[in-house]
Amino acid sequence: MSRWEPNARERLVRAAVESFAERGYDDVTVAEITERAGLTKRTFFRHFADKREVLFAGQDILSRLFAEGIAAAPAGATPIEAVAAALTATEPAFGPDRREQARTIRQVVADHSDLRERSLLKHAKLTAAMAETLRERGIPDPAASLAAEIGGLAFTTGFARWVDPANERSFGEVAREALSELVEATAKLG
Amino acid sequence: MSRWEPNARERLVRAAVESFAERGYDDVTVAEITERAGLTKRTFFRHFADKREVLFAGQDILSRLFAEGIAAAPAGATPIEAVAAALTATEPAFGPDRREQARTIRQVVADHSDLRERSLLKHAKLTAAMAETLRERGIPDPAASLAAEIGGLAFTTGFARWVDPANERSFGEVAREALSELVEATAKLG
DNA sequence: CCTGTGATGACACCTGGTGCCATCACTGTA
DNA sequence: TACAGTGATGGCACCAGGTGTCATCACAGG
Repeated sequence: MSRWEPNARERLVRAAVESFAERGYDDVTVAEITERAGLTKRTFFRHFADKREVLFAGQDILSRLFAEGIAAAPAGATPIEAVAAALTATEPAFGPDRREQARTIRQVVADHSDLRERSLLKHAKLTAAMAETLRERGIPDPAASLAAEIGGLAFTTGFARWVDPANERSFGEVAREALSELVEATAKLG
Repeated sequence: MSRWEPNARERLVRAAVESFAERGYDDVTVAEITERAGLTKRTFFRHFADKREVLFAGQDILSRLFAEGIAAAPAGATPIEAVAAALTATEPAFGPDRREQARTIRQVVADHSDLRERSLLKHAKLTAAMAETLRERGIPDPAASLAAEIGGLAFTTGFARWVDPANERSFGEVAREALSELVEATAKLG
């Protein structure tokens, strides 16, 4: 637990997101972020592996929730049902109070190729974790990877809809909707 | 066209791949690569946007082949048939003479997170291009994204099998095989 | 009051990456 | 043959991201 002014990590995230939103990702130096947060450059890199990582602070928790959600699905569930359960399990990470910052971060990331890369890596780790958990449940491999990929697509689509300013529904709701649309589309591919 | 010693770009790629294979990606500086190639650091960054990019030199051509392959598929083809045609269309990029270097690069990339990121970005651009081309063919959107994602999965799986030292078959063959396995798995998801 | 521990500060240093200008090899033209 | 133009390279200064190392500070516990 931190002494001095507490919440160093959160202060860094806030300072970074605000600075990026104001002036763009690469017109903001790490030194400027830490100055705004009342800390030093060295401390920033103790909390985050690199400059990008400050924007993906909550993502790892999400991956864990997702994998746990799949593991906790009833034993007889089909792959898609397990994925739906996982989408529901991540619900707590998407409180209405987080939409504002999520929207800001989403915009910053969309505007910068380096950040899109990092986002894709997180997404890939998420689907890899899903696929692994599905395999542990006994789903053989082409199906496990495929279900994970569809789950990732549902997650991304659901997140985009949830963040939309016109949206009023919860994340779980829009994400499960996206998933069922994808399942329907499955029949029209052949 | 280059003067002086020609093929500066190819020399840089060779020098980089060999150095990375010998000593690992981040124990090799750009200065060392350019020295080995008989050039300077400044010239390296004229040919490649950053240090990673030297390992993904051919990737953009591949994306183009893929998209063109889909566009060139017969008008009545289903999404999956179009994807299969695209996989076939990339065949020329996978000559037997390229397997050796492809295998080396694959290993270097697998060992380094930064490079995995870049690889994922290329992969994402490839599937995005596929999805876009499918939409232009009149496939509506959940299906277009889904088919593109499955195509990407088939591509990745096929590439892994093609590169395998024990493999003797062509890329198109193993990739189409991976695709049909994925289509079969589709039925078992519900 | 003392000592240990964990987080932070301070500083030097390396490397990826860029801007800027000079230089060289070659081409086309007079 | 001479000369100007073009395109690729070299050289150099410079910035910012990222790391290693040690000092320092606040607190806990004895």
